[in-house]
Amino acid sequence: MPRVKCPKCQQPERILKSGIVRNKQRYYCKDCDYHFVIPSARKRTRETAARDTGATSLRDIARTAGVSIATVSRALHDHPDISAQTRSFIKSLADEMNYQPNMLAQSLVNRSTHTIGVIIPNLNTTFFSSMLSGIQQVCARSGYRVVICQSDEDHNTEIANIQALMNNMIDGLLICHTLHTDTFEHLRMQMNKRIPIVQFYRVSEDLPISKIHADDEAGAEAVTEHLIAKGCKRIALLLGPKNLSITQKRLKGHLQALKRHGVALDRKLLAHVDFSHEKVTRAVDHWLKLSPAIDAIFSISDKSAVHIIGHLKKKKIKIPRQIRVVGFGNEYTGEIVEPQLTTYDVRTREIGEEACRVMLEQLISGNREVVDKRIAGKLIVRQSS
Amino acid sequence: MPRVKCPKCQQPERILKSGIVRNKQRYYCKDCDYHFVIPSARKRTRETAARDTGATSLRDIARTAGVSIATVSRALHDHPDISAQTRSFIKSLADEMNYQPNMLAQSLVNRSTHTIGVIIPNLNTTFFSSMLSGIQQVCARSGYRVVICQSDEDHNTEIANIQALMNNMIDGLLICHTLHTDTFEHLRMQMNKRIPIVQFYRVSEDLPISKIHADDEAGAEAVTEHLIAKGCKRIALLLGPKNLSITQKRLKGHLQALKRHGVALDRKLLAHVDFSHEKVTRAVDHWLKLSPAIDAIFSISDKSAVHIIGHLKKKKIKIPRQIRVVGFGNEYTGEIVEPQLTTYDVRTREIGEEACRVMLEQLISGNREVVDKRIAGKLIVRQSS
DNA sequence: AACCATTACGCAAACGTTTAAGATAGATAG
DNA sequence: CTATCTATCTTAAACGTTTGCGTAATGGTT
Repeated sequence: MPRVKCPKCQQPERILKSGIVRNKQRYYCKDCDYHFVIPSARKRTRETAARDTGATSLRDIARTAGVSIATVSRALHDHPDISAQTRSFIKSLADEMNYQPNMLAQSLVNRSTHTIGVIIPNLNTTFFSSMLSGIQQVCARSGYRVVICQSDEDHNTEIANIQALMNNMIDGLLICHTLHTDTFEHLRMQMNKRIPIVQFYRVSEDLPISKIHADDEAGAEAVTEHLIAKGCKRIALLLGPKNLSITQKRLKGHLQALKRHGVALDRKLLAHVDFSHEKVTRAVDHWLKLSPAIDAIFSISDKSAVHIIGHLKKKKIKIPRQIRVVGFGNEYTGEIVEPQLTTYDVRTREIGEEACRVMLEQLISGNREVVDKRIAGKLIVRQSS
Repeated sequence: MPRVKCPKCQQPERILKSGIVRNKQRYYCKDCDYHFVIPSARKRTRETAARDTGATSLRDIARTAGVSIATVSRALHDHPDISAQTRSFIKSLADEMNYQPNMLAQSLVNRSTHTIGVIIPNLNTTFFSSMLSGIQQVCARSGYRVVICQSDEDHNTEIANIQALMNNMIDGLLICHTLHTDTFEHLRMQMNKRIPIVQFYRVSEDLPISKIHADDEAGAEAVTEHLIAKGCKRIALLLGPKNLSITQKRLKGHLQALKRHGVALDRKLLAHVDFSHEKVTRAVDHWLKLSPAIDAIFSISDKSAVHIIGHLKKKKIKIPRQIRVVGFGNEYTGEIVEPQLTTYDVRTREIGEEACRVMLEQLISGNREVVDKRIAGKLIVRQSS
C-alpha cells in the first residue's frame, strides 16, 4: 500500500481503505474519523477549466474592468446608479470584447423568452405559410422570435406540439387547429398557465380564448349572393369536415343567402369532404348526375375549386357557361388557373398579422381580456363565374 | 424620532440617520459601527413569496418527497445511483404533480437548446415554405424545435437575424441567403463559434461551410438540351442577379449544353433581372423585337416563367408553337397554368430535409466535417415546350 | 474483530443573468 | 464638528437545472 497521508493529520498511520467510489479508492483515517479520496490532480474550477465556449460573459467584462458583475449589468442597462464615466467605459469594453448577452440566462431570470410559438397545420401551401409570414413579420418588428411547429393536420401531433412548446420556451401561443380537431381539452389544460393563447383562422367556438378569424359567414353569404345574382338556382356546396368552425360558419352564410333570396335548399347539394382530391372528385361526379342539373359549385376551399375546374374541363363542361365555379380563400393559383377563379379573399396574411398583434398587445400590456375579431375580406370576381 | 434599535446591540442610543436609500430611511449605530435600515416587514423569500408561476419544479417534488433535488433529478433521468423504489416513487410523484422540466434551465446548464434556427428569404411562396416544411419535419422527428426568421430578401435583415439567433438560442443555423447577398463576412464572423452552420439552396461558393443545393448545372443543361432537341436555336435565358450562385451555375449548365450541341451563343439573349414582374416583362419585350426571332425562353425561376406565359398569351403568341417556355424549380403553379409549364424539379422539400439531416448529423455526432451535397432533380416535360 | 465494497443518498458549485439591499466616500447642512 | 444625504459601488440571492464529489449505512471477507 503506497503511503497515503490523511489530509487532516498528515499522518500515514492508521489509514484504511474504505471502499471504492466511482472507480476511485477511498480511505479512512481512524484518528481523525475522516473519509477521503486522493484528491484528483486537476481540480476543475471556473478558472482552470478550458472555457468551453469562446463567448464573453458579464463576468469576463467585470474582471477586465475591475468592477463587479452587477455594475456591468447595470451599466449595460443604463441603470441610473452607474456613473456616466463607468457606463461608457464598460459599454465600450463590452463592445471591444464582443459581448453578446446569453439569452437563456436572461430568460431564466426574467421569466420571459421574447419568443412566441406557432402551431400551424402545414407550410406546403401559401395559404398557411402566408399567415405565418405575417406573424413572423409582426413579431420581428417588436423584437420577438417565432418558433413554429407543423401539426401536419394531425390531431395528436398538435397535442404533442403544444406540450413541447409550453415548457417555458415561449411567452405566448398562436394556434391554428388541424382539420380533425374537434375536442379542445388539450388546450383547456394549458389555459391555467400564465401564457396567453390566441387561435387564428380555425378556432374553437366555446373556449374563452382570444381568436382571430375570417368573416366566414358574411363571406360565404356574399359569394352565394353573387351566384344567385348571376341567375344560379342549383348551387352545390363543397364543405369541409362538419366539426370545423369554418365549415359551419360558411354553411350558415350560404343558407342565409339562399333564404334571403328565396332559393330552396336541396340537401343533396351539400357535401362534406376532407378536401382530398378523390373525395372532391367523387362529390362532383355525384352532383353532375343530379337532376335538375346544378348550375354552380361553391367550394369553401380554393385548392379544391381549382381541382374542380380541372376536372370539369376534362369533362368538357364549359365554365362558367354551364357551371359557374367559385372558391373561398383567394389562393395564388386562382389567378393562374383558366378560367381564373372567382373567390373570396380572406386575407390570410392579415389574419396572421392581427393574431400576432393581439398576442403582442396581451404580452406587453399584460391585459388578458379575451378578444374575438373577424377580419373583413372581399369578393373577387373573375372569369369562372 | 421613533425609537429605532440597533439590530446588533439592541440599543436605541447613539443611533443616527444615515441617508435615504431607495426611499427608505437608513440608520447608523455608532457603537456597533453598523449601518442598517428598518427591515421591511415582508422579507420576500422563496417560501413566503406568492409563487409567480404555478409550475412545479424539482424543488417542489424534492420537498414533498422528502429527498434532495439531486435525487429527484437523478431519479427522473434513470441514474443508476438511485434505488428502483425511490425512482418509481419519484416518477409517479412527478407525474401527479404534473412536473414539466424548465427547458431554459436545462439549456443553460447543458449548453444546448435542442433548437435549430432557420433563416429563409420568405414564406409567401411554396417554393421556400416547402423547404421549411421539410426542415421542420426532419427536426421534429429528432425532437428538435425550429425557430425561423424571414430575411424578406433583405441583406441587412439577414444580418440582423443571424445576430439575433446566434446568442445561445440555437444549436445550429440553417440559412438560405437573400437574392442580394454577395458578401459573406457576416457569416464568416460566426464561424468561430461552436455552432454549426449549413447553407441550403442559395449557397456561397468559397466559404468552408456545409452546403446543400440543387444540381443547378446539370439541371440547366438538361433543360437547354431538351429545348435544343425540340429544334430551338435561339433560346433566351432569364437569369437572376449575377452574384447569385444559382444564376452562375445555371448559366454555366446552359452554356455547356449550347456548346456541346454546337449552338452559337448570342449575348443579347441573356438577361439578368431581380424577378420583379416589370423587369421580366421588359426583358421579354426586348427579346421579342430581336431578329432572328427567338424560339424559346428559359427562365431560371418558375414564377417568372408563369408570368411570361401570361404575358405571351396576352400578345397572342402561341406557346409552344411560336415560342417554347420552360421554367426551373417545379412550383405548384406550373401545373395549373395553361399551357402547363415544362420545368426542372429541384425538389425543394428534399433540399430542406437533407440540409436538416446534415445539421442533425453534425449536432449529434459532433463531427464538423464540411459536406457539400447536390440534390439530384429531374426534368418535367409538360405542354409549354 | 478488522477491513473493505457497494448502495443510495445529500451538498454545493456551476450555467449567466437580474436585482434587492447593504456599504462607502465624499458632499452638504446645521 | 456633527449629523445627514447622495452618488456609486458591491454582495448575494434568485431563476431551475445538472453533476462532481463526499458520506452513512449495510453487508461481506478474511
